[in-house]
Amino acid sequence: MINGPKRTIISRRARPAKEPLSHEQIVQTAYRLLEDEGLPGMTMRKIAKALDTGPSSLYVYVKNAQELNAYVMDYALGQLQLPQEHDGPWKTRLFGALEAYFELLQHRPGLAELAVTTIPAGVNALSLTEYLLSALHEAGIVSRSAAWGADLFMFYVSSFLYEKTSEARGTMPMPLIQETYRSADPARFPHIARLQQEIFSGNIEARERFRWGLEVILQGLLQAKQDNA
Amino acid sequence: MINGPKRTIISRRARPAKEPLSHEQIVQTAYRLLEDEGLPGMTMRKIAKALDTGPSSLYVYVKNAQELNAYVMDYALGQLQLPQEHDGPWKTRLFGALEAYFELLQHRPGLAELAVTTIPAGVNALSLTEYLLSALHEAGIVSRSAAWGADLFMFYVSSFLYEKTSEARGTMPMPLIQETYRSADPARFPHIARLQQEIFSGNIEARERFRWGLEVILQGLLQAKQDNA
DNA sequence: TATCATAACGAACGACGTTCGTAAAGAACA
DNA sequence: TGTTCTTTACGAACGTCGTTCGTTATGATA
Repeated sequence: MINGPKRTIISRRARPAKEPLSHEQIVQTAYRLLEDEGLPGMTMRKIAKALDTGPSSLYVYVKNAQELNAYVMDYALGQLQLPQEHDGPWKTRLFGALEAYFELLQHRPGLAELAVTTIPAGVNALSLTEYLLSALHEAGIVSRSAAWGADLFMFYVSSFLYEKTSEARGTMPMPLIQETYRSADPARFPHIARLQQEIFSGNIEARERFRWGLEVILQGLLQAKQDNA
Repeated sequence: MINGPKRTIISRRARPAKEPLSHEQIVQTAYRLLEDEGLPGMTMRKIAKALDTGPSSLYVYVKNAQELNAYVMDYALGQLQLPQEHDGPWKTRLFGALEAYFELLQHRPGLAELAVTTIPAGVNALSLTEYLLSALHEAGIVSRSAAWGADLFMFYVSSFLYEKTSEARGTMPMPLIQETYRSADPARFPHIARLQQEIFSGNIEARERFRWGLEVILQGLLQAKQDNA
């Protein structure tokens, strides 16, 4: 057919070339978006846009969004500053690690939700687990109790903060829930009526309630140690 | 302007009339879809289709999807068969109620995910809470410990089942996670390497592990009762 | 019979995750 | 140096989602 001068290939791409992407770059960008805009800001499309590319480009390095979530979660755990090993008694280390996790989830909007809905698979998740197991071991909690106990502790942290941040996320109108309990018929729900203040924890700092839960679980674990193997 | 014969108004609606919708009808339909197809089956559009209408029609009775989730969750709690009050010792009633909750979440695909991500606001949630508070009261666990303890128990149930059903939902490829732990460097992660079997709980029934957690939390609560007020 | 608030609903908007076909880039090899 | 082939990049599109808007029907009230 009739050709132009030399058949100069006109690139259909908008930009001529680009430094290549990478797995790590994608995860870091996703995490930064999560920090800045919360979970709604961390979508495949927005990550791609932040990297100045299209969403389909990400699928070379990541199987799907769910998998990326797991990587981001593990990357976030990498930010954890765990207390030095052999630094103070085991309880200080145990609670110190869990409180560090607490603060991490608290200060990154949307990270708590991510923690609840994805199981992080990566070396940083292993590090946290190992750290907890180590402290529990020193406490004399071993084997099954230790393995399940570490899981229970981590569940507790993420669940606690997921609920705590649900108001900030606008997920649930907290006043409406409070109203449901407040208007509960004292005849049908006498205990609820009596425990109003405690349920919504009066003026108590969230940190105190969190700490209370840690104590409860720990005491339970120590108790279970005595009961059976 | 020039008119046709009589300006017969041609309805733009496909159907001439319909029996009206209702809040309850919508919630029930949503719950049925949740039972049949899991959480992905319970979308505004699919609920509307099941009711033979359009999605916008639902917004007369429900503010948004999130609110509908809360109603559906509470409706699901209404299906709970709690042990008779004053039927057996308090521990039997306490664990009986929590295990009934356990089974409810276990048998309805997607309900565990719903339980984790929404705070049910309704009379059925109140009933469950009241029931737990009553049993805890009889155990001598009162006030702050009772209020927070009931919450902790319910968290535990939904978190436990959310993780347990995450494989069935295809959310996380369980073998991949297991592989992460199995291939953990024994030098860096000695405790993890040693506790392989316990972490993935060998051949242990999920029910047994669940029950273990209930015991731990309960023992912790009983212990905390002695320690402070 | 006229008025008016409520309910129903079609259409559309803007987001989402993901897939597909194709173009560019770079490595391997001749 | 020239050719082949695998990997990476990416525009376009598909189907889905929640939600909003404007309009029409409905049924109670005046």
